[in-house]
Amino acid sequence: MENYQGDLNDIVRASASQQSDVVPWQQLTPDDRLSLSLSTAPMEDHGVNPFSAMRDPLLLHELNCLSNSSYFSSPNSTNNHHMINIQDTSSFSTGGLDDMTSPCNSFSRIQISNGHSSSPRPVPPTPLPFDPPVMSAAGEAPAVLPSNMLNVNTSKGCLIDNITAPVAVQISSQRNLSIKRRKNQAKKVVCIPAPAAANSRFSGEVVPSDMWAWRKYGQKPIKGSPYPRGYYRCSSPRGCPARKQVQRSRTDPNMLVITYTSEHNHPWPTHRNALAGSTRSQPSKAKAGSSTTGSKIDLPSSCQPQNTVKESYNNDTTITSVREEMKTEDTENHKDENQTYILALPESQQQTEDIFADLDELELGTDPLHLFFGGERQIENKPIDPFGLFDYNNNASF
DNA sequence: CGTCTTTGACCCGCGC
DNA sequence: GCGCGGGTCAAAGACG
Repeated sequence: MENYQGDLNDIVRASASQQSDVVPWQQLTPDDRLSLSLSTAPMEDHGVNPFSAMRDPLLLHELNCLSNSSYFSSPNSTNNHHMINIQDTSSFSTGGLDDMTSPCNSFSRIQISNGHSSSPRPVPPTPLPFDPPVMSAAGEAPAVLPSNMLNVNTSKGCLIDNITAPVAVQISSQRNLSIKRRKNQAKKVVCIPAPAAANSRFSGEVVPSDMWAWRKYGQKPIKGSPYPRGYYRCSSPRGCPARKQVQRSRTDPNMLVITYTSEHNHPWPTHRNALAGSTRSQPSKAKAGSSTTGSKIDLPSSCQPQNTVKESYNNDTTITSVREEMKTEDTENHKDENQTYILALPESQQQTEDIFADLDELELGTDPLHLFFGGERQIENKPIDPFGLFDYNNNASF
């Protein structure tokens, strides 16, 4: 379980790009590449790691690892799209998770793609629906991180509400209800570059922060995959139904596939009252051959943490590719919605902390991403840009 | 003491 | 109906 709630690096600069679908970079024409990567050009010209200005040694270390593992390959690399894609698609099956490696190969940008967008020029990410939690009619929790970060069209929330609204059927147990309900629940699938083991607890996974406090409640080996899947639930004491599953892509172990299920029913952030047990550096037991524990993740030695695992890891380069799985027939309605956002990172962790401190003072009682991407608060039709990083005029970054 | 992870067992859906 | 695989439960122990 991650121990770095509140990281801001998941949230970064957002501006828009205009492609309607996330397409493998290699398939783009040179003109397409030029138009899609305006902001990456300077970086490529400089030929430097875009995160080199960051001061967090752990992050830098991790980025180095990513670089070593081709995520930050040279500008000449054919895989070098310098983008991180977060895509919201309708028809996406869990079985296809491992096919998501293509758009996630190397990044110096985080790109959120979410459906529609064919605008001829970059537009601000107006308004990303980082809306306050609203309980659905069925009592389902509102989408918070995944939905708020990713859903652009509000109809998606309606869809979620619709498909999660359980018919009042007598079910033998609450567990059955829970399971059956979850079967019909929308899922958000996030593909991210697997951070180095800086915060690993030897459980195999280093799960980047997504602002929420998660508690691991299970781990299972997945058939056909050498990597186990971890099961997390929101550690909120209020019975938050939010769940997430974390596993490595079997085709690209450098990628983590995180599947969000259900939604939080409380405002962000979930306050973690205690860190007890959350920072243990060794497994509590040395049992071998457990039926539920799969193989441990062995990272390259060059990526092994230089700090102890008790160091909290606060600068995550996280979101790369997201797809929303809607386990419903209604998915066709959203197929052509595709909106892309390019995110960048705050310059330092200090900035991150300061900003979150400010956010606390604002007492929005909702997802602070709301602020970063504007939400409904806009000034002159531009989302608030707490970092001063948005550049809506030229789409340039850094 | 509260909260966490670990992990074996259990439950359930689904395919054959 | 049976077996498999995935998801969850819950006890035990660790940690701050």
